[in-house]
Amino acid sequence: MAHNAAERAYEHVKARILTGELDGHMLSEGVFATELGVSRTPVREAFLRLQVEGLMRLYPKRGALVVPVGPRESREVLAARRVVECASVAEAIGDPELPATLADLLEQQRKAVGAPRFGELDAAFHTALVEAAGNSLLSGFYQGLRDRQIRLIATAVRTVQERSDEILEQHANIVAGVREKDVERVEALLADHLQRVYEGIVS
Amino acid sequence: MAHNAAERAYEHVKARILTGELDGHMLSEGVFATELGVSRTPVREAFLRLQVEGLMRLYPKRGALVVPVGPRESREVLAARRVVECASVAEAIGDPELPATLADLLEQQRKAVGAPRFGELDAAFHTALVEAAGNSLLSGFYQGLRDRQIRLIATAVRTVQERSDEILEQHANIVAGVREKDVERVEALLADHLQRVYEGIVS
DNA sequence: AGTATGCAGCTTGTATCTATGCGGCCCACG
DNA sequence: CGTGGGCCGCATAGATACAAGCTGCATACT
Repeated sequence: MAHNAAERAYEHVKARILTGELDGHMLSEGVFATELGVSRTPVREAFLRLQVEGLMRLYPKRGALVVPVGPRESREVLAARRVVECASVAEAIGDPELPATLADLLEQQRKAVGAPRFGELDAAFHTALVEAAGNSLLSGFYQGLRDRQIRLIATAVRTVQERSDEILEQHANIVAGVREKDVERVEALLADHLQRVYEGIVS
Repeated sequence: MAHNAAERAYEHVKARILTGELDGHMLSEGVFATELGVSRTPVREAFLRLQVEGLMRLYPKRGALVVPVGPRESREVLAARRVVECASVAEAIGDPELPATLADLLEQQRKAVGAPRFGELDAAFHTALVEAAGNSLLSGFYQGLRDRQIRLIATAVRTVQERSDEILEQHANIVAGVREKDVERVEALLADHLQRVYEGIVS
């Protein structure tokens, strides 16, 4: 992608964190520096960015803690996603392209049941909703929420796979609601959908 | 406050940017470094954080551009604030402390008409609404929105001063609505309030 | 045996140094 | 007089060197 050292370090460390394998661990700049074959400076930048995003907490002179995710974070991500997605759909309900876009993504997702791409397509479906509102601030915030959700799913390993049918059905209902431009119904469907997904995570 | 060099550099640069005086300018690390009497490294960290927050754009090997605010950003800030504040008030409407807190802030704001603190208290009022929802993710996002709004107000210099009465009246209405726990009315009042403030900015 | 003290290793914070890329300027040439 | 190519200086990217702090353990003293 962008092949400067800082960006690579950022992607690398973030990817490792999102898998959840590092939760609660203390990381050091030097370790990643040698691991990537770069000096400490780019790794340092990566750590700083990750701290701003709230994935790490930097303790001066001691190390970098990967903040563990707790039930509180689950609740907050859920609530924030509901807020952003409902607001976006209300804003974008008039978009004539939207139903087709969503239906297309839903179709792709149907074909991807069981594949690793299923999760990505799920994300794409929800992201498309938010992007349709055309607010880059909300989109950016939402992207951060998705990242956090990836961690949540990764920690509660059991998941989406066995619920594909349920998810697909709910997505289909949402598409139908969008097509009919029934904002209230779509918002209710979204809230319910998110709620169920999170119940799957915490259990 | 936190007297490490990076933090100081961050606060310093951010403050300068929020005044609006640097919009569209190209900044260099070295200038700020000598200005603050520190090396370039802490300034570099500050620039990175500011880029993550979207206030600057870093052009490799050329410099750091303070992204100018446009009408698009105004619209997006307005919309995002409406989304977050309305959602927060709906969440927090049951909080028995909330009406008192808001009334208190409103009272302080009344006393501060004409003072520079007026703007801060305005921010405090709205922030209190959001904090009451108890979602740290939304609160953090909202903080960024407030920062952006400070820039907007700073660029469109004429402002709040001559509209204090209007603002106070609208805040009072909001407090009344919160007291009565009438979510829909409060949301409408908020949307209207924000809309008017926004119109004051672009004019 | 229990506690205090000092040392060793590791980590971050900050400064400095080198390499590289980019842009502007000047001069030569058409 | 206009245009194009080459040179110079400036600004960043990244590496490394150095300083200072924290932790934990081992050892010595009470």
